[in-house]
Amino acid sequence: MKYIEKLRNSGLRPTKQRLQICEILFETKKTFHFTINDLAIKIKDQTKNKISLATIYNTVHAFEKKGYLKQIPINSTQTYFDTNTTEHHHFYDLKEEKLIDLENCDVGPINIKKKIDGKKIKSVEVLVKLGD
Amino acid sequence: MKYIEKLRNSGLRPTKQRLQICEILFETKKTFHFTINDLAIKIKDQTKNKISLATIYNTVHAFEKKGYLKQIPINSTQTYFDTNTTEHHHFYDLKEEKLIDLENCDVGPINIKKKIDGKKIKSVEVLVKLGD
DNA sequence: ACACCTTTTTAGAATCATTATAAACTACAA
DNA sequence: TTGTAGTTTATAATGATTCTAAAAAGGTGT
Repeated sequence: MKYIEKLRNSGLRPTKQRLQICEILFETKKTFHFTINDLAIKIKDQTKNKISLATIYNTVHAFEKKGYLKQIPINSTQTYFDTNTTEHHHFYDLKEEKLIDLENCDVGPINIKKKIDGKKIKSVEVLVKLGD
Repeated sequence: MKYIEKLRNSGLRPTKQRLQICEILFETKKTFHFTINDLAIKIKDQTKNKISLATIYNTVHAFEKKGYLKQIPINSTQTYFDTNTTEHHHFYDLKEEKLIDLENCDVGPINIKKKIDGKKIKSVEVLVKLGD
């Protein structure tokens, strides 16, 4: 199983639950956005055994910390995650409350001129809000 | 009182509480970021009468809807607001959980090439996350 | 000033995503 | 197989935000 290595290389034990969540999140090349709730429903549908909500939270956060997932900065009641961890940006449709990917080539290069001493830039994320 | 007009023009009754909150938010030219909790503390310190937390929430949301405040898109336990409603960007210090303004000139022009039919771009916001 | 109606304020309860807890379980190395 | 550190789990706790419904205040017409 390819995910066993992936997890081991990050210092995460390849447990049954983590492997199952990997299957759901990374089985397809097509990346997607999800909330914990979305994922919980998918897990319920696609796995026979139950995975506790606490484990889903733990796993998603562990994966995020290891760089397998990215949090998408939106103010929403639920937190959105993205399986696309490459640097890219988002449209947010205000009316439909839906995220749309912006490929990197859809946005010109972003040049941050200001520097803060002792701090490194971890990410640069553009959110383009859309209205009618 | 200048805020009475401001509120009336937006269809908001100029109540004592709203005027007091206006004083705190807009009295100074220097804009700033705050959470509801920040604001509640400021109100407690700077006004003699108590303003209920529910009123603070109501007022901030009313002001946001009328365009006096902007919500800053960060995933955080608390929602951040900005008294600077012009288009500009932010650093977010992950360790200190603090926002820092990026003047418009600190960020090169952002060119969004993709278009969505029937949708207009309402805002373009860059969030630069900082780590150590 | 008064009456009337609508909007606003308020304290407290309710909601709901997320995190903490602590006990049971599991991977894995010795 | 045994020990131990890392995981999972159900459940409780937390905490920001929203809801509720009753009291107070703004605004208008008399």
